[in-house]
Amino acid sequence: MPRMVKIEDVARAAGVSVATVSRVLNEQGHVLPETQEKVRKAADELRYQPNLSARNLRKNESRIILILAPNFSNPYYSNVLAGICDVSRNLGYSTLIYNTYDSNALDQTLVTHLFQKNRADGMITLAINRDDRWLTQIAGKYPLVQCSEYVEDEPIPHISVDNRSAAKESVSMLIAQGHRRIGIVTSANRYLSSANRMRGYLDALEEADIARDESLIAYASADYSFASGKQAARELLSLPEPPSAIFCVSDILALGVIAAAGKMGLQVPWDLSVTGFDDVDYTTMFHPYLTTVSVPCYDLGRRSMQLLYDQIVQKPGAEREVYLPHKVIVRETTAQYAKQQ
Amino acid sequence: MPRMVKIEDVARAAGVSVATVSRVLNEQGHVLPETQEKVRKAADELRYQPNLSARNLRKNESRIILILAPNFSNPYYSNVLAGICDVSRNLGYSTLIYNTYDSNALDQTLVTHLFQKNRADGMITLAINRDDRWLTQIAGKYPLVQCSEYVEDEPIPHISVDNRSAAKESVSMLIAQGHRRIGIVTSANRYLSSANRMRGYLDALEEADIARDESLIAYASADYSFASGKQAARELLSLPEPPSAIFCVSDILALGVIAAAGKMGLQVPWDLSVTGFDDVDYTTMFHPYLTTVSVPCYDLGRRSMQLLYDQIVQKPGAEREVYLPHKVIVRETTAQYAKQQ
DNA sequence: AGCCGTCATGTAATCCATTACATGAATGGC
DNA sequence: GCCATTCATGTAATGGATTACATGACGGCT
Repeated sequence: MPRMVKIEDVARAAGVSVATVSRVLNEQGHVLPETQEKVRKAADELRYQPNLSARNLRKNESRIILILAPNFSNPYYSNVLAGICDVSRNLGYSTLIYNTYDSNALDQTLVTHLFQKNRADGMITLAINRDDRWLTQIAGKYPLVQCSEYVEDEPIPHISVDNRSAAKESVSMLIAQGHRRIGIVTSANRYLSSANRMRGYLDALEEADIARDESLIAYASADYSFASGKQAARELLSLPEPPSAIFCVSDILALGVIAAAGKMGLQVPWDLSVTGFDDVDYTTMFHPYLTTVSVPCYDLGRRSMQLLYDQIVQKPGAEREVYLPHKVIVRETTAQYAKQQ
Repeated sequence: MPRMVKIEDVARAAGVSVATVSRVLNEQGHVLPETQEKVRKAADELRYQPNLSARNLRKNESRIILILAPNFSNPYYSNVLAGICDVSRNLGYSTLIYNTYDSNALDQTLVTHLFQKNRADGMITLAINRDDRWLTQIAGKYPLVQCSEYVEDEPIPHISVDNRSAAKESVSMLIAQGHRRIGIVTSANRYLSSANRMRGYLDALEEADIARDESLIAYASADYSFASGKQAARELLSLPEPPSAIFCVSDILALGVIAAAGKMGLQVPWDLSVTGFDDVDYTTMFHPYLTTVSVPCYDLGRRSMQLLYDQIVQKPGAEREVYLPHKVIVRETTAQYAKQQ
């Protein structure tokens, strides 16, 4: 580790005091242009980099944003992450990623601890459970934004898409195609997005006067895994009266459903229509291309960081509840319902 | 932001000096058990968390590891990342992710700057170009580990798989299946892995006395994109004498190749064998399941962090060059070559 | 001329944990 | 019984940047 140049070195080289150097480099004015010139030249030549620990200690900030993410392998989260990182870099913040694996392991003590330990200036959660009401305590003390998932009915800033409407549109589209027995593969987690997508599904059925049928509701594992999507589909498709269409709350689940259908000799979309949710990259990497709901992950990430920044700098009138537009994208896994003769 | 408890508060509450508190909490001995007891009790009750900026300033460390990653959407990188994060957390380090997008934008000045700006204790690069020799300068000054990609012929610690052998095995397998015209879709980047996979491809041809044919070598874009895999495949398959098998240097490229083949009316594996590289999740999400080379991404991540830690604490005899085992996995995209009559 | 205000710059306090050094007590060897 | 050593603990210096306050110069006003 090479010896670090400190502000004192710059001051000596420029023939001024440390205060002046600091003022120049932090652009606080009250310094003669020619003095500024000297200081900048000295700082450049010595390749001076301020010691962040010292600065943060003094200013009582860290310029670090903590991101609570459940896993990186899901392309949904990696896109959000990219959005956050891009904006935070522009704003001069570093992003520290804390892998939560299972969001059930989070609690108030742990999150408080993370905040204090890392002296983070703010936090973005990517996967909070909808009943984690303790988060309100945290949000009262530290800047926080919930991205994608958020705690229901609590006034904590969050950003997401309108999952309920999106799901309803998606299922209504299936109904318009003539489907009446429509199954849902949802996830056995406590995310609000899952709950709202389920609500949207029920909304659509109700609007079309289709009675709710518990047997058409299947639960995949909490992590949206491909394998659990297959398993859930097997249950639905083994029903005496199987569905002609299945709405899935995530793309990976939908892929699992398609795989299971194939194994059972069903052709998608001819024998079964399937829709996904999120529109991750690989929905168009192989046929049939997936009909799904596109969610602007990258933008969700960007906007969360902007919202968080507004909170950190206490911008007056900062938004606390943002919904970005979604879009149902009809591709190749859905088709008109054709009753077999 | 609530007022922070500082060491002085703990000292007062425990009726000792700050030095004693520090000694107890840092387990440096020379403190009576009963005094330790008092201090720990006070610290617990006040929920004392040391101020990291202050500690780091004093100890001249940061407990932060910088990770240079090109993009998160590639599942290869997200798995490596997960491995790094898991180990670093256990060792008490935070991981700071710097998105490099394009590894060509990296240079000595930028990397030095990143080190100094973030006061990182060490760095792991995920995608350095094989000719970025300036990295040697950096490695002389700061702890550094190159994961997956590394600079060729420079003595900088690195960890990866033996790409050349893996590629050779993979192509030899195709040859054993009777293929003689074997194309390669590689990437137009400057990564050593691409170069070595190409070398392995050539090794296998040479061993089987198959002449090298430049027209069978196609370059996809630098980022391994699905679309560029399709484009490269179109070139190869439009040849007067097209290949009967294509070796791809990444799974996504292979998916692109399969898509392009399908569009041109070719059935994989009957009309064309395809192999990938990495074995990312979605190789078995739809049929045909991809024949590929499995690379232990997660373990590569884990071991990089361990190697880096050894360097940081200056463990004597720390390894500087590690290769983890790979495995050719034959699935459904490859088949015996059957010359059409 | 005398006073005040503004501006450029400097001096020194501050942020908080760590740790070198200092102190005083206790123990052990002779 | 005395000196040396070890041990428990305290006091104060330290790390580097920021910034409140101090200083001195200069210009303008009455």
